[in-house]
Amino acid sequence: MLDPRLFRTDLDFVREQLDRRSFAFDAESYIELEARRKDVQVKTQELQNERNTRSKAIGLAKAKGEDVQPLLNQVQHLGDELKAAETALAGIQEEMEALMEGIPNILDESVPDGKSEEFNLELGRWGDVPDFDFEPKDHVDLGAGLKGIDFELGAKIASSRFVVLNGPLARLQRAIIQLMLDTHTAEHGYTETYVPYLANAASMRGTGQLPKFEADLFKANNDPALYLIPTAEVPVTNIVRDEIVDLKDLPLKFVCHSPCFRSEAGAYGRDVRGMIRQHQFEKVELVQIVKPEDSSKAHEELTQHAENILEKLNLPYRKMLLCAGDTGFSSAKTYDLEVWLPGQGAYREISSCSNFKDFQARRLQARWRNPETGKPELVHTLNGSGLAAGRTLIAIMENYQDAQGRIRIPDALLPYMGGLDVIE
RNA sequence: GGAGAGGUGGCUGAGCGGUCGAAAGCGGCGGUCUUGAAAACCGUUGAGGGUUGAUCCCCUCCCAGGGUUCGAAUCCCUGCUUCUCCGCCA
Repeated sequence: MLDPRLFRTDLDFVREQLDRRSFAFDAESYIELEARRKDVQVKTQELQNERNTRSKAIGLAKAKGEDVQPLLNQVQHLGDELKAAETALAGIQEEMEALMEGIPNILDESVPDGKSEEFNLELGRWGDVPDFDFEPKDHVDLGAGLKGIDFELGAKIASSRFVVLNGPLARLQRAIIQLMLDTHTAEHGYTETYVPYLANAASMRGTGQLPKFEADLFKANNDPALYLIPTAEVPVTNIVRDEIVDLKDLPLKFVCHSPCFRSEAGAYGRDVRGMIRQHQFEKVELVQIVKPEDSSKAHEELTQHAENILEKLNLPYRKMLLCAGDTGFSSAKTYDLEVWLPGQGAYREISSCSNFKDFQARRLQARWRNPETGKPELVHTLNGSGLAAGRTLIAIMENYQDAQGRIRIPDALLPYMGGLDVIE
């Protein structure tokens, strides 16, 4: 959520910024609603003041043993009038909240213009794209040949977009997760966390999945509503919801492995082949809670932490700066890391690292106490995949394959594979 | 699942219809003392919002949502949640 004060003090700036995202902001409705809010709020508070003053007078009179009946008569009609005003105000505030919650974050200055992903900016490439002297297979064919990936079984047990991994490939995915957790905790200073895989509506609201993106979630329970987490970002970032974090504890750096569940509504027909887009996948997530002044630097570092995993695995990738139109709702700035997939002959997203600045923190009421002002102020939140484990598995299979359809285990993963160095 | 006891400011914890946004302690901040620090002592210190040029002032908040009342942290209902005991269980 954006700062409501910004809307009152510099509406033109807001309008200009939202325009970069091609977000249709209805300024007229906002102005009208804000005017009503002000009017009704002032009136309500005046009535409340009158009630308080008069009630206090009654208490005082009673204490002195005076007859309070005349005073009681004076307040008779106040109740109904006040209740009506309070109800009206609550309605307007709800309307305002709904309006504000539907507005995306303001983009960082460095984010390039552009309406869609073709306008994303490539910042650099790392690693050598493998040059095979045979026709490389994609992970689907490789997996079938190794009897380690079974999509039909996934569909039988659950539905399409689910998969069953078997034997060494299942272990390889676990090894990938282990390497990531070990690297981020031992080398990058993150604290490993284990969190619930279901989250309530307040948590989903805090990180911005609700109210706008409910269709992308799996709902696991009504009353209370519980949703399967689409990413560990949700439970982990909500650690600081409604908290005032001690300055000495900042930055908070969490790493968390979890399964992720996404309904993929609106993705019909896209990436239907293989493990690229599943309803359930494993991911290691990095989350940082930092002082506002530190978030840009933290964003660069966090992205580098994800890159380090790709480099340890010797997987060729490129780093993209997402353009205005491709940057997510809550994010001010996002880097995507795209890994080379020989089976597709293309770079595909394997990590997305975002700086949300105070956008999530405002909804979360996640704050720190600024010693300079003595006041609680909003923190900045960031997160990034470090990395998506399922897609890492695919990338390793496709980049480390040989002509016989075997998969060599990357050196960095050997300690986790129990002596296995080739999957065949 | 059954029984009981709680949920109050950054933290601990008192208040249990009316000058209570809330005692006390801890912590934080400022000061006295000190070469400096500690200790001691004194002072100060909740959050959000409205209005304002800025102060003043006003409103809301004692888990959440309803209700009773002129007036609710305090009484009533519902829900959530924590702890203890019993049962069940990976």
